[in-house]
Amino acid sequence: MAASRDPSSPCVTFLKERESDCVHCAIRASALFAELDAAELDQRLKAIHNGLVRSNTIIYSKGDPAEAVFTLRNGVVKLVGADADDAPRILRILGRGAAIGLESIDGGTYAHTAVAMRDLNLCRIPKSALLSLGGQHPGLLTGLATKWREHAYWSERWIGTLCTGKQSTRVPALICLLAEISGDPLSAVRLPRSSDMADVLGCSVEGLSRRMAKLKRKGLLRRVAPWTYSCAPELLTWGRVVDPLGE
Amino acid sequence: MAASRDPSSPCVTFLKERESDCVHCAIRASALFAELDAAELDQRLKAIHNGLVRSNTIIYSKGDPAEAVFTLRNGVVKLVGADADDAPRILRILGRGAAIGLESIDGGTYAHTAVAMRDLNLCRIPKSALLSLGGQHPGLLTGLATKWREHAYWSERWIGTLCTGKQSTRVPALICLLAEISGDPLSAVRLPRSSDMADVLGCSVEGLSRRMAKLKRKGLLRRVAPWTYSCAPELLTWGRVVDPLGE
DNA sequence: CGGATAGTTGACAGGAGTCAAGGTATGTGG
DNA sequence: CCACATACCTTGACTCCTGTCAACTATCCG
Repeated sequence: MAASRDPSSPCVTFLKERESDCVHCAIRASALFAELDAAELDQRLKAIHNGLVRSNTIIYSKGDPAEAVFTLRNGVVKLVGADADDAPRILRILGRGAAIGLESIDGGTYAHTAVAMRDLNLCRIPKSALLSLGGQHPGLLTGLATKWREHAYWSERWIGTLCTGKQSTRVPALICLLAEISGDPLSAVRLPRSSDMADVLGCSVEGLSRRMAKLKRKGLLRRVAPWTYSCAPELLTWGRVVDPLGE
Repeated sequence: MAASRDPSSPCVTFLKERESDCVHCAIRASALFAELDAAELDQRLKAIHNGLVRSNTIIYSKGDPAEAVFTLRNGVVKLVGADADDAPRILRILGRGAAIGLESIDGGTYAHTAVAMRDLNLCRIPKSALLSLGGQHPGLLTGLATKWREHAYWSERWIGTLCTGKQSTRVPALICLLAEISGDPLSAVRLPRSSDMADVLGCSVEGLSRRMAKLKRKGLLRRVAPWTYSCAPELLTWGRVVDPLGE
């Protein structure tokens, strides 16, 4: 659970760090620089570095000075805040193409702790690069606006489906949401450790475990590999979650 | 609870409608057009109208074509979505200076239902005006970005303090949040009807009523006028909600 | 003065947290 | 390859929180 980070470094250390190749990036269409053309990118983005990060690594911690925004090329990241009792609370889960730390960039410090939930491939965009580009390129702002809109969409789905109702409806909703975020097919959804799922739902691990057990017993969820589950399509009808446990 | 709106109109009808005077608007600094100078405003914003709206009026409904964004000059508005069981769920509460419907403006239809919680004074900015201005004024986009950031901030506080834990901590947190949004002093917070508060917290009205009763019994909440309560400052230490009911 | 809507309170039942014990994985070192 | 340590997950028993149902009261209007 405890993640490792070199405390002497102002920022997470990448494994296999290298300069980014934004022009040929597979996720460019969905990333921040979608609006900039190839020539612009090639010329300006020397400051952006790309690298790998191991599962459980803290990318940044709440309160750290916000020096950079990260773009997630691959993997899944959790943003952790605290609830009223200082218990950890996962506020968002981000998948491929997400911008991480955007909400902090002009606040000075990061508003949450970002932790890798799998091995990741991400790009670090220094604050300075982002600001100087932003001043000159309205197109970048459009990209930012898109990110904010996505953010709003997810927050509301989060509140509407993950924070209300009985556990027996929220757990399946979470599984489906995770499948969607990570891009996994329903036949092989990779689930995080249960304490993470509990921190998303704001429930106890035991409670979560019981619902999962029941889903398995009913044949709606089947373990196909470590951390990987195949879930029945009836598990939820999208948009409107029915209670598959009949509780 | 059911609010009235003229179904034949494509949009909410204002009482006392008139052209807006954005240049002299008291909340301009916090509104969308903060970045535009007075001359620009005066010249371009003929399309923006200002008007009053009665408490309980539906400003727009989920699924309506998104023709306009509204800026709230005064009052409080709730955005209502539905949870997994189709029960109403209040996703956000907006106060003075807020932009309403922003998240829908390029989605075609509104993503929530917006309802006046008090008598309001608001401005209607047609989609077309917003888009044409946006194309020419990067500064407007900065204003938009600010709105999105505020949105993110509130969503996360919402999830962190209103969706987790026992009712006895969440109810006081809600009261304080409402005071902050509406700008009321703690000595005279105007609270909405209890079904609204219950829809924010995702709990039953009865449950809410019990917590309120206990707060009153403990002298932490005192009714000073209809809908208006004075709450003790110990009721919550900001940022970190302690359980004032000791439950 | 009714009639409607909103809020309150009690009794009860079911959901969910907590504590404690045992089980299963995953990884390390011999 | 096995033994062991550690973390993670599961299950049961118990208690407390919270929703539901129902009756009652308060408030607001015309």
